[in-house]
Amino acid sequence: MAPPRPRPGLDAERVTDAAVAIADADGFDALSLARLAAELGVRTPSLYHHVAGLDGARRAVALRGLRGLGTALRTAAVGRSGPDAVRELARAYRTWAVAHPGAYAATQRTDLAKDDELRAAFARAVEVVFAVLRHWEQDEERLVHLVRAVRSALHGFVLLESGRGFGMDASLDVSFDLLVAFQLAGLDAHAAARR
Amino acid sequence: MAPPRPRPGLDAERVTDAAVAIADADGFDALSLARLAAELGVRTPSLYHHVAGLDGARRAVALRGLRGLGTALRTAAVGRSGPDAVRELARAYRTWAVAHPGAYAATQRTDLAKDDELRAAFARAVEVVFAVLRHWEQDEERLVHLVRAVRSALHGFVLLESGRGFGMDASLDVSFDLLVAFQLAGLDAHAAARR
DNA sequence: GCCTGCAGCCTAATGGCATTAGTTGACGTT
DNA sequence: AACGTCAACTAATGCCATTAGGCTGCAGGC
Repeated sequence: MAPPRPRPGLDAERVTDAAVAIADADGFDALSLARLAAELGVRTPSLYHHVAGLDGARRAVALRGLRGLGTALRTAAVGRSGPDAVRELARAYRTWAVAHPGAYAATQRTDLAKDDELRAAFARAVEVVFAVLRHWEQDEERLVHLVRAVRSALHGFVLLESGRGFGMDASLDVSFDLLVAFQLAGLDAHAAARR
Repeated sequence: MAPPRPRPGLDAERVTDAAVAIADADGFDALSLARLAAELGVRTPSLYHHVAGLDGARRAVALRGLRGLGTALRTAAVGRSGPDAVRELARAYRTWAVAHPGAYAATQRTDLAKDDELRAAFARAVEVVFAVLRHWEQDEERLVHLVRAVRSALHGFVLLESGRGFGMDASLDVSFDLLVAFQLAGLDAHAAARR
């Protein structure tokens, strides 16, 4: 009786694709199962066969985010070192985060603790920063602090940029270049002081 | 018939107090009208006499946040200049944001556009950073970029700190001191290059 | 070629939350 | 004493997430 609806043929991957698209387009908070189901031409409960509810969808987006960012950073840093590596790393970080604001937001809004897969993806991304900054500091103990400083700057910038947190309309590119220069100045000063 | 409940005697301020308390304690996402009403010993619809729904409550928290942060920064910077002012500003920023994670999150999660009161409070807070950094750059056009770099670093750090975004358990105080040193090195390098 | 299982989607039902409309009762004013 | 105001209420609606259980059509065994 009912018209034989075409079977969408979903799987976890296609659901995640759609979830990432929604989050990137309209913000992480716009991701709901209702919206996701509508976008996929399916009823809400059907999604439970592919992801573990709303939390599962969010987690999937976060995992995509961490992996995508990690890959972008790795690609940018390979074959480079020193200031050149930092500049390319920073550029890749910003480019990726601004292109995927929803997935990027997901990485900060989901709890990494108690989820080995998420933590592994996170570690894989941060590792790149460690590797690049070892050029200025070989002691792992102290290196942690350099990594935190650089990560904070990058993280803060992309968040402010994609959240329209910067009031003025001066060039964001110029600002970002200056921010990178600040990091390099800080790194050099740190290395010089430790001599 | 019904037991004569004591009249709570609410007003916008007391509702905002409770909203800030909830957001600071359990995160910005934990703020709901249901929770707020329960905390105040009142039914949900009654809140509409004091705040404009959930969005209104969120906005009130954001406004508190911007004003509180602005005041903290102003207090820290008064009577200081140069590196000393930057250090105190940074310390105050971090201290305030970590003490009020919910209100701080509110400031980034609510839209400032189309809300003059929020924008004014925001401007009042950022003004302090402008004033302090003018020590290194007098041209307002270029100053914007310095302010953005420093804001990004501070913003990123406090977000990572209160969101447990730093994996390792090395001292956060040491990391933050280093981050501030990076900013000072960047500022000095910038001023030197512009000579 | 039939039947049997299961994978994939469905409908129905529950409960939480936000929101609006309309009601009640205490209090100060006249 | 009557009145109006105002703060809180109850009732009702609608959206969303979640769970339980039912239908269907394709795969593999007989």
